[in-house]
Amino acid sequence: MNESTADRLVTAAAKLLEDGVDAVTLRAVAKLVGLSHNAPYKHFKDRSALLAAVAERDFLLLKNAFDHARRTSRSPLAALKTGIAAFIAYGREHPARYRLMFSDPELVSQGGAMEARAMEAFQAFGALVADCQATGSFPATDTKALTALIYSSLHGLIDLELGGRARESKGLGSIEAMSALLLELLSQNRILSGTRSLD
Amino acid sequence: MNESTADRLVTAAAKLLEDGVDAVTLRAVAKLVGLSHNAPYKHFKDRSALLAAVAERDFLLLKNAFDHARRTSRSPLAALKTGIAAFIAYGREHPARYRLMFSDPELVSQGGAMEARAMEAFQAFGALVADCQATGSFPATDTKALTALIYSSLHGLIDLELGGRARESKGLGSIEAMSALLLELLSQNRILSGTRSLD
DNA sequence: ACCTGAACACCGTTCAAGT
DNA sequence: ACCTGAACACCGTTCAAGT
Repeated sequence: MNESTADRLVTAAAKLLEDGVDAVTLRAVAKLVGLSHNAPYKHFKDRSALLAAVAERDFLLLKNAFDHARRTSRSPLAALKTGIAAFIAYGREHPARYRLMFSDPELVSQGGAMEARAMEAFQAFGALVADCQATGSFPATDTKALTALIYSSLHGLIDLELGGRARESKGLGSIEAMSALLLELLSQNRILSGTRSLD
Repeated sequence: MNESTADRLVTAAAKLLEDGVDAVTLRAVAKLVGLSHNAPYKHFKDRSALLAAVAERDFLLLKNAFDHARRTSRSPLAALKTGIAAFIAYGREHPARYRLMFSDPELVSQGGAMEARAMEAFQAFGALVADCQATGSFPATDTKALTALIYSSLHGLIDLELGGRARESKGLGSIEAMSALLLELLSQNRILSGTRSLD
């Protein structure tokens, strides 16, 4: 079973993305696959649709990394930490692809398959969090809310580092230290189980 | 004292940014100011430099919002909450300008004046956090680290909402609820003052 | 169904020239 | 010092045509 032309276009686009999103021109993608400069239009509606397909594939990779961490770790907390490490590593190794998935204005609310994969990745991460709650490592707050807080915070740390806004001078030297701090905060807190109002 | 041509170009670019970063073509900017399509080059090195100037101005606005919150609120915690609310409101009202400041790959590590303003905004936010620590509302951890954690988490929440990745279905419905949850976690935790190792 | 080549409108950037 | 107009290379997208 050979790779379809569409798949090869996505692979080529992902490869070019390593040089930044601007490097992904339809002409360059087509050339890399060995087709004429407008052949991509027979497989994708436009440039955005091709980029969405790359993000879709990457969300699946992320989901798989989370699932793998869950299956192979010896404790829920260890699994979560492995998942977080994979998330961070992904952002560092593929910054443009990471930004495409999470921060690209073109791909906003495109719905479709990419959105579905994005949600599956989020849910796989949520399973890691739920496991930590089940063993009492984390407070028994609403799982979705807790997952969302950790997931967003992690994204913020990664995104600021990618943008160069996280330098030692700002105290943002290590994402790892920051996320560990966050987990520590969560592990030691027991009050969230009850009602949730402060003000 | 009239606005300089450079200032008018920045203002025009900021205005066009409301329609997305792609709407900011040098030709459109020049036209809005009433100049020929390449007049901007006499004031800015290239398109990136003009966008950086917009971000620079916006970081100053953000810093001023933080400073204002600090001066006008009746308690450190109230000041921090006001600052956070301003941060969130800014992201929602000017998504493209927000993304330009924090997540634009073109403006990475450009150094220069924008980087300086970005740090001033971060430091102004840090003053709000430090005040909360001084009154015992927050643990006496390293202020920069604590500031960075809150700042990044907040950014992550805002960025994911702007990207449409924060829907009710994911439990990310309200940035306000999430940031309140984070502050609650911080307020109730006292252990961070001591040594910081978990694993 | 899938691909090609020509063409269009648009853009960032450079350059020679004007005042 | 600041601005203009022409020009270049490049890009997304469309269309008519081929197999």
